[in-house]
Amino acid sequence: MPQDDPWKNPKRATIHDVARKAGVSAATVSKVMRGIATVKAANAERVREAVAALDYRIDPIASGLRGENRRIIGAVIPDLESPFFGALVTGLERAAEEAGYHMIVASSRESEAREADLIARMNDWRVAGTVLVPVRSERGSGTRQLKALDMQAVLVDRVSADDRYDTVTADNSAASAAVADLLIGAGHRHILLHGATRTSKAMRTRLEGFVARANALDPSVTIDTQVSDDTRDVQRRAIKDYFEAHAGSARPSAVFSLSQHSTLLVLSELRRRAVAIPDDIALVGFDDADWMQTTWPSITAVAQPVAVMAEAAVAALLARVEGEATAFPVSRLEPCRMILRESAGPDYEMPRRFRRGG
Amino acid sequence: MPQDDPWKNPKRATIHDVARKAGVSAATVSKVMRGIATVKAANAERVREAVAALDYRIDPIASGLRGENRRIIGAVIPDLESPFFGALVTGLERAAEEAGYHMIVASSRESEAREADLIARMNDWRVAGTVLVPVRSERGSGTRQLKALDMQAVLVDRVSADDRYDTVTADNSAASAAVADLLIGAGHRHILLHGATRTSKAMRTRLEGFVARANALDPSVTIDTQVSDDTRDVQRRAIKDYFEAHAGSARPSAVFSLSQHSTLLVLSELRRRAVAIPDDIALVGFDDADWMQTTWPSITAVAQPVAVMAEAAVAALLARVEGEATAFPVSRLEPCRMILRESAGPDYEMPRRFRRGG
DNA sequence: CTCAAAAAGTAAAACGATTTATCGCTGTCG
DNA sequence: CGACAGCGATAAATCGTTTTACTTTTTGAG
Repeated sequence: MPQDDPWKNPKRATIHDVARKAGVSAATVSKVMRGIATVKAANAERVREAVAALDYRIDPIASGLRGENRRIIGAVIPDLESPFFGALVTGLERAAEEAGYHMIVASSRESEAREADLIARMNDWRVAGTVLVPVRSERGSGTRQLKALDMQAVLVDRVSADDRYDTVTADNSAASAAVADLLIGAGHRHILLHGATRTSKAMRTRLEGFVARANALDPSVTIDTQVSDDTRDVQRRAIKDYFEAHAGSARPSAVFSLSQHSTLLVLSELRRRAVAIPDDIALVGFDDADWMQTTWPSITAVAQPVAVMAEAAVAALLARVEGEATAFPVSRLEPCRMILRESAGPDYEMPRRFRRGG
Repeated sequence: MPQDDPWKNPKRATIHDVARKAGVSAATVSKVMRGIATVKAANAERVREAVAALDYRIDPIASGLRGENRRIIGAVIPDLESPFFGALVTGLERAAEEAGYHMIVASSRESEAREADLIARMNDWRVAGTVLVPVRSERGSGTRQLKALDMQAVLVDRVSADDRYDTVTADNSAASAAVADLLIGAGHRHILLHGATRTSKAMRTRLEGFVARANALDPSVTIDTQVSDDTRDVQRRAIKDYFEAHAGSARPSAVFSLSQHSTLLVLSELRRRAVAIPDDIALVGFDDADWMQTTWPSITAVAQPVAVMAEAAVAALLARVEGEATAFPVSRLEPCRMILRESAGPDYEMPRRFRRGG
């Protein structure tokens, strides 16, 4: 072990080194670093020179021990592989950075136990606030824990409203109702709803939003639902079984898939069975993705306003952190867009608010 | 501001509280917490009871200030929206956790300036080691900075080899050569290479690997390359222009797209022009994605062994961190798989090692 | 039973910043 | 002329843990 020096790294300058070099006290250096004004210009300049000469950086660990100032916000996300959360995290990071905060991200990997651990650790590290995308919903253990620790937080996606924290969600219910408008309006009376995660609040809201509107439009409509939390292979088999059991005239004329993942599973199975889309079955998916415009047919999907949600979440959190928040929590419900493409069938007369995309 | 108590959170127990309650000294509590054996069983038990009763957790900030122990590893990733890096991060997190470390993730968003900032911050937080996916290559500023700060690190993807750090990369060159085998073997003699990021080492390696093998197989082959770092819209336009300029017999008979993003762009343009795949043009993409099996035709792609890479990276890093590492850096080159689907044309006789997927 | 060595325990000194309490100085006002 | 306010600066206290250097207790051999 040649390089294994037991001494510290290329010795890092401390605030006292800077103070000595600038001929002032450590307290003065601290003031300069933190931008406090009560320092003579000449001294401030010498401090800055010393800082530059020594490559000094505040040690955030030492600083965090005494100081109350925390300019970090934490994000606890259920899944970093999903494009939706990937985009969300990117948006959060950008917004946080613009406000002068840094963000640390960790993934609960859809486990409440891991979520609990991460929240505790965020608290350990004295984050100013936490963006939580709960594994389940706002009534899960994560929210209770945040409250017990008296942490500042904002709840995003998979939530509706909370009595303490602000929430930011896509308007899943309205978007699903719009899908119902589209499909029922096009004459579909037998529709399959396919969802990949039962536990998440967002999925339930999408399902309920669709069913409520569809029944309101035509109570005679038949809605099959296939929702499970099984592994990918089991789900694949379940879809296969479903279409085998519902062949011929028993086959639904439309499918509404409740997540990007679901859309992929359904699409894959329909392709295998050589079912023509949209002639034999129309398909609408929740959650848009780049690739959906390149499939054949391209896929009509509900696009969530992920950038807006990220920005709103950080804004709400920082408003609380910086103390200018209203007393009562506010729940933001961001509207989705529906991107009409080929898989939903020929163009019907659509409300103007829906943009034609793809 | 009703709840705005200037006092600290629900007062957190300190090590001294625990010591008092257990009737021992703080040093003893510290030993118990750190699993050091020289504590009488009876005392250890009373300490553990006190810890449980008071909900005590080690304060990592205070602990980090004095102690040398760091059980955190940092990851600096260029882009969290890409499915490849999403999967990589998930794999890294899992591997780190299994080894008893925690991971903090941040995104350089393809900017060397942000990368520099993040590396400096990782050092500030005294991480045990850093997993760096460089913005450019192993010769970028990030690697120099890591060395200057004398940090432990492992370089992943977009690198070849380094004189100090271990590296882990997919074998881009071999995989691209296999694509050349496939396309040249199928008789294609005019091929377009499309790549979306010129600066990244991985892209260059893919390009060079393909060109070298193709020329070796048949020096008369024509290879057009379209590689740029422009925005999505500009690239889209560039592809359009290319195919307009290369219509009729000037049109290539195959496209090799160097990234998932590229594949999407090319596919989209070919669809718009109603070019038949694979009859008019064969398409092979680097980097597999779930959706590629659902397009029509499904897309032949090179799949990177992302889980293996993640595991290898963490293993290499921790070997160094924990001091059992060899003196010389080792560069791992993980083999890719080619997933044959419809877009490459009818099945040729393929080497056995290529799995048929889809 | 004695005594040295090993084990267990502890008070106090770090760690590197921020914050507090105080101090000297300059000018102003009564 | 003395007191006082205000500004800048600083020494020292502080944050919660780990580590050091020591003291006390236990153990085991003779």
